[in-house]
Amino acid sequence: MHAAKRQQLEQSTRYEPREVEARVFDEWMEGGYFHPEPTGTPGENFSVSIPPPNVTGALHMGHALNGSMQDALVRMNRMRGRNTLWLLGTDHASIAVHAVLERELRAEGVSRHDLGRERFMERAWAWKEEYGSQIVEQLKRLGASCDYERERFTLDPSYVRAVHKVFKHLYDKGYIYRDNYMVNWDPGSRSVISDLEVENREVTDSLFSIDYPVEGIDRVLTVATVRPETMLADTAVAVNPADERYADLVGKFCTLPLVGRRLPIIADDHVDPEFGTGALKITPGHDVNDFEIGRRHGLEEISVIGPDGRLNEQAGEFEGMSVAEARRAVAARLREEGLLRDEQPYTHAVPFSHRSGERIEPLISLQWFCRMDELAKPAIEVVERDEVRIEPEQWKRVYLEWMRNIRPWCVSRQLWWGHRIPVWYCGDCEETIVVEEEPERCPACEGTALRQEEDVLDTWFSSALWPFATLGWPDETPDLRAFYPTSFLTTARDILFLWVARMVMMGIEFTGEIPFQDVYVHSVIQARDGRRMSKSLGTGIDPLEEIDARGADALRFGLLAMSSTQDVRYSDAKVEQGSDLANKLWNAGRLILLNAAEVEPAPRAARIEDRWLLSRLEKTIASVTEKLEAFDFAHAVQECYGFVYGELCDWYLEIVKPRLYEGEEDVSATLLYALERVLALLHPTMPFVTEEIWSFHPARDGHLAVHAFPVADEARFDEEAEAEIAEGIALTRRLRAWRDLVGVPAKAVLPAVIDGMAPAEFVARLSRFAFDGVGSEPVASVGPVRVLASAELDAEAVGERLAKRREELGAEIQRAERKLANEGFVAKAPPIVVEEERGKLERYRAELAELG
RNA sequence: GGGCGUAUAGCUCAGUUGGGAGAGCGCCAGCUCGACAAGCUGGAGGUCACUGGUUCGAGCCCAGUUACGCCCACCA
Repeated sequence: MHAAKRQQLEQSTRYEPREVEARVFDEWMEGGYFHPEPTGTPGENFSVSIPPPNVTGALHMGHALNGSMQDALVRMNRMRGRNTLWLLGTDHASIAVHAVLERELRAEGVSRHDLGRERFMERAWAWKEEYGSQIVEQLKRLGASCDYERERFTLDPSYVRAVHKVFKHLYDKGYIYRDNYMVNWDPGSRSVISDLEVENREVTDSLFSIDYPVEGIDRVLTVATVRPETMLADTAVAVNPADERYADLVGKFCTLPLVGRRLPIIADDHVDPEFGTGALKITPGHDVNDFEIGRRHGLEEISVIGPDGRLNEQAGEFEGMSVAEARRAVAARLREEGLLRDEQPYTHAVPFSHRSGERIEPLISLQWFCRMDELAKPAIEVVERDEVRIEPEQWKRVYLEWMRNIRPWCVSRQLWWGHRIPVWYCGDCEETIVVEEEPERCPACEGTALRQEEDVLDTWFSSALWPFATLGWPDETPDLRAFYPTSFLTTARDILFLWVARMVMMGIEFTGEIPFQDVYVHSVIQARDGRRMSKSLGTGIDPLEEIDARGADALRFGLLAMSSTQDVRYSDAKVEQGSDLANKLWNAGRLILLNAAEVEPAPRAARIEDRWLLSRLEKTIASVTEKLEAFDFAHAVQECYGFVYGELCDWYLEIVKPRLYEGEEDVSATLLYALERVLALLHPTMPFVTEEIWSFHPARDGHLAVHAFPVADEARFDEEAEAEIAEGIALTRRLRAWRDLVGVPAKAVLPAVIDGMAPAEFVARLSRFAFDGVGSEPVASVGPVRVLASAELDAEAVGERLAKRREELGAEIQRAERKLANEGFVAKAPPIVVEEERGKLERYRAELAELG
């Protein structure tokens, strides 16, 4: 090591992530390690497509967790020598961008419609160029080893081609169609949204009971509704066909109050005779159920609420009111007329827009839909056959359940930022033209009066193509040939349907192959108090702040350690554990690198503790590797922690320090070897600190990022050495505990003798005993050790300790005797278990006898 | 309405096929031991939500109860 480097290492008694991370990341980028050439086959290669974050997004804990998981597996496979691509990109996030920009516009006092489509789009692109890539920069802070030279965006020109081709294909197959249908209208974004973007919330409304007079006779039908304003669009009243109370009224008419419309009284099974009066007002234009009933009975569909969430010209005196205003006004008018029979508080589930947070207005609208049943079939089969493995298992069932009941997907959105639907309408012959590229003339009539569809596609329509569209599809590109299908996908469960399921369907339909082999559904990190982490609640924790405070490795370790199959609260302690581990590694590295003799790293098993360390190391490598491959990140990183702290540092380094300081070559070689393997093993989860320590290692011949990942060497597994050292460790612990209990000064070296075989050399040193028998009478026994009287020992304390131990042993003996006296246990338990119990009893008895 | 999940130490969480309850943090006590005070050593702390059952033996299996969380769903 150069003198300057040596001095740097000597002086840095703490690991400083801030100083290291930016520099190390630049080195990786300069090395070009994250940018693979498109060679090899998907089977040989390893590839992952990042779940594309929204361009509106900033890195949040979900990204940080997901990124830590992906990077761990990506780095591990890259180190294994596989040609590895982690494809990076962002999603155009139609609605989210609209929300951001329209807020800006509102502040300027204009709407997007004032601005016009073209200028709005210019503005959106400018916004995207300025802010859209901030999250990419933030991923670098995390250490994500994405291919930053292959960044994709879901509105790239090549991506647009892919979307058009897919749309046309699905249209030609008859899956995509245009229809007037009941949709979820989001007054907030002024667009339709899909079922999956609707969330139901419990709301307490009033349940109004309204009298509808029956025509021609002196009776009323009392209907119950939480939405009296929609009565203006009623076109029938329905009762259950089996309901005898109303059997004579079916076929008659009643008069719609305030409006005067004649409403047929119809019978339909949907009506629950138990609910309210058993009579249901039917509003096909503004209620999903009523829409279905209306279509069954051929009822007129009237709309009184417009896309702006206000009542329209059909609403008469209520025109122009908001829905809430109209509700109050209609109720007031009914009260005046004496038709409002009752009003009760009523709690029920109400749909809200997941995007804008506003209450969904169900209304009938002309939209583009895609039927999914045929696409779902093969996507169900590949999951049933585990060609696509969804883990943990429960999510496989959730996926299948949803897919088996899949419904048409409303794919059009009344927005501008997005993929404009590739449909043109001919103004001359009214033909609908669906083509991949803008036509100049109508293919039917040669007319040129072509008008493109105004709507754009649901953002998730393009996201569904992500794994292959990013690799150049529909062209047969080298990237596609080398990296598709991808290896795995990690995701939070909230986009299992929105995104994952659709990628499987589209992947199979358009490439004939599954898009990925494994889907790992990870847990959600909640806020410290157990609430959801969310910007709007103010409960979010900023990963960048955590990285600033404790380092990227610490955050990565912490998140992986926290993650599990169930949701978990954010734990500062786990992140701290990560920074502790980074610091521990750094200092263990310093100890080894500054003191080892100049030798080639090699697993020299010169002494039994060396055999022990190598055995433990190789077993740890085997176990951690297995866990990483099984997506069990939490146990993998905690096992690394346990090995580094519990075995390497607490014991091995302490045991071999004298040999190391003497410059012994065997231990130097072994330590350098072990350090190299530990650094490589930990690099996928803690890339920065490991790379930094590696830069001081004498065997370094390049970056750790592309160093070989260790393969467990089973020939080093050594049960004999493990047993012997474990015994020495256990004895050391007992001696230390005994010293502490009887209050021996920490520095005092106690005289003692050993019965039987001498324990390992380190026991005396690390427990500060002198087993040389120089001293007077034995005063206490600790296992095989007879402690001799000395000035440092307090006779009374020793006596108390002995009494306590006798008591403990007595209890243990009783427990064991009781168990062995149980005939059932002796007869039915496996013999080995019974034998173990007998062995324990013997040992306890022996120790008690020894104590006298 | 249907489905899924979770209740274990003060806190956050582990606990493989049923065989003496674990980790990290926190707490208490003691340590400037030639890497690390972001350190080292030792310790205290648990009726495994509740009730029943199966078993020689249950945190783990079965039935039920309670509480909390999530997903799906067209009862006004």
